[in-house]
Amino acid sequence: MLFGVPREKSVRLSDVAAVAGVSLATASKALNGNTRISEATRERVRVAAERLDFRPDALARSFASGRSGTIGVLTHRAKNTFAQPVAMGAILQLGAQNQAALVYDGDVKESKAMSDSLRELRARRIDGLLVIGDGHEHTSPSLTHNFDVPVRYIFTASSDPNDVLYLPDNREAGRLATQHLLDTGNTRIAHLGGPQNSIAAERRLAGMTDALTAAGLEPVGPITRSDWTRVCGAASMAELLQSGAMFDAVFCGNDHIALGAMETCAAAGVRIPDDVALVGVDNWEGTVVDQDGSRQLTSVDLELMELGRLGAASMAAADHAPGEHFSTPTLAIGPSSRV
Amino acid sequence: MLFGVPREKSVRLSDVAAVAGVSLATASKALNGNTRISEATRERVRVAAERLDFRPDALARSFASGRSGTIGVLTHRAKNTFAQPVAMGAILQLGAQNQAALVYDGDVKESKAMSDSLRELRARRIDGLLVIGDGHEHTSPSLTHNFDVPVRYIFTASSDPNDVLYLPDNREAGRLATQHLLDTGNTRIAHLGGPQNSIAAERRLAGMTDALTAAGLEPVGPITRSDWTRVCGAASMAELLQSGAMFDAVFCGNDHIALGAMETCAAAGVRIPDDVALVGVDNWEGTVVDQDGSRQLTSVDLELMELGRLGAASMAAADHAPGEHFSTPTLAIGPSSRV
DNA sequence: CTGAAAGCGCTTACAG
DNA sequence: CTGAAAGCGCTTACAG
Repeated sequence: MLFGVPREKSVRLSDVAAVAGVSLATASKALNGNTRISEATRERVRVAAERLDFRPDALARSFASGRSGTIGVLTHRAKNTFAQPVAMGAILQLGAQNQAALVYDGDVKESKAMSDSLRELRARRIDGLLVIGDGHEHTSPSLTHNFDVPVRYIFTASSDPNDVLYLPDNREAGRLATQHLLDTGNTRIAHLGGPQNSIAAERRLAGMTDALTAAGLEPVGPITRSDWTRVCGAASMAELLQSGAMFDAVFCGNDHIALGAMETCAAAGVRIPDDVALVGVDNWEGTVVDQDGSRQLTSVDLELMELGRLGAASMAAADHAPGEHFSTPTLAIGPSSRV
Repeated sequence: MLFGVPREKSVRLSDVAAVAGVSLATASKALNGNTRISEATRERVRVAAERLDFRPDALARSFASGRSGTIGVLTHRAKNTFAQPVAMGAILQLGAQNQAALVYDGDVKESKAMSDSLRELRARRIDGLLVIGDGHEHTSPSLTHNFDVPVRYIFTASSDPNDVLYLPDNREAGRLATQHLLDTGNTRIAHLGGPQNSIAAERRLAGMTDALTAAGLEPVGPITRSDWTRVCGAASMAELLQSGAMFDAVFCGNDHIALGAMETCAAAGVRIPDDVALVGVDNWEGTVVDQDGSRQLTSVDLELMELGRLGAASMAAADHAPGEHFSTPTLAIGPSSRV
């Protein structure tokens, strides 16, 4: 009984009402604070509740009010590297709001299973729905009109432009990375980009351009394209070196590309950060931190847990603005850039 | 309305009863299957329910039955590298069982906050409790006696030997790694161990001994100790080489140690796996997979997601055996061992 | 095997 | 501002 939680039958609201000398209805209103109740009465009820250590039975309350205290969570592939922290952040935030999470993992596009899940969620009378994808390239079918409770789309696009989306701020990530390079004295900045058709890659580049433009500059050298891998990053850097462009820094589309670039630089005798400064994106522990625990790269963190957290928190707040909302990226400075 | 979920007011059990021509009570029993009901009646009710697409209101059901369909989850530090997949596995399994998860993250030892969380969980009338830690070295205070619903301890020890624990099978991990080395033709196997006082390290070594003993062998060379880092792993390997022991394989306490050992081998001109085969433990993506996506190490996977899944599933099953239960480690073969 | 009735513990119009 | 009463939609003894 370490935490002293008593196991006796719990106090009911009627007990509180009796002690406070008011009716059940009044006690309920006093505690829930919404209706007009004299401050004196309210206080009397509060004191009684406190003294009896009253905790309203959540089941009864839910049944009577129609609010379940449960949020439905539809994850696309919650196990995925990037989706997992987003989902975790959301679920932890729900807990902090005293909301339970009913999580169905699956392919949001398999309409059979999906349809079943939706039925179950309605039967559960969820207070809200979180649709969590595994990146901005992923589009979820809009479920908003299937529910009369708030629906949020996190780490995914949706098929309906009026939906409320929570996404990592890739543009700001690009801006932040580039601004850091500018702030540390670089003026000739190149870019090793992600895939041509990737929204994330486009936005990171757009953010870079934002920062450069504000400084009256332009990207240096060819904007290379690659999938997000180290091997391609190495090739991209080789291409950049070969182009003959003069540059003192490179904003890399992600950390893998940056690591590939480092390899090419090492082979070419280009010193980092003395000759060329490098910044990546993702700040993924396994990628960016060496096995001895030392950081090997400056990287922008998209704050994915925070992203999930924000999306979940937005159900409680009355923030219904449609469109895109962002978590704020942060900069993690390592030895690949000057200070 | 992509998934065709109707928004009209839902069918109640009384509607089903009316259609089936039975009483409300009979309809309830027929659907819930527990009481003695004639098969004919049961079928009639089923058909009616099916036809009306009846879904019982979970809130009413909970209120009437006292079962919330919600499981409390107390995580120690759910963000931690190893704790996260365990928690995620558990939560996904709960969802698959149609159980919501009310997750409170915090320090299980801060009795103030803990006491609050426990109150809330009781008020919620949870059907069970999952206490999730961040490793076997972590001990949770036993909460079992604070609840009259099942409590499971996952990825943590507990202060009460009668509790039900779900843990990674470190001993089997050691056995599996060693057996793999034996199976691929090695006979002189050394060990680079984790910290002296670590339960995980002890058990991995015990498992190694199991396998060797079964083969009529003994560990070769000094059993080195280190924290789990790459730097220490490198030092341990140096110590092993210097000892003059003749060995053809090394079971490393974890992947970091194995990677450190690889460095030392490379520097000493020892070829892997030709001269020495290496196996690690953890199979952590960021550690064991190179940034180009290629695996660089043979490693035992402790199956942490599966661990969480098993713990959560055990609430549904009537498996109340006290003591330790395990997830089964698997072997992921890479280029550091022969095939 | 079946049904009438009580009851789970709150919230919420409604009347005063 | 306060209270009596209905009601949320099921489940579960209990009686038949």
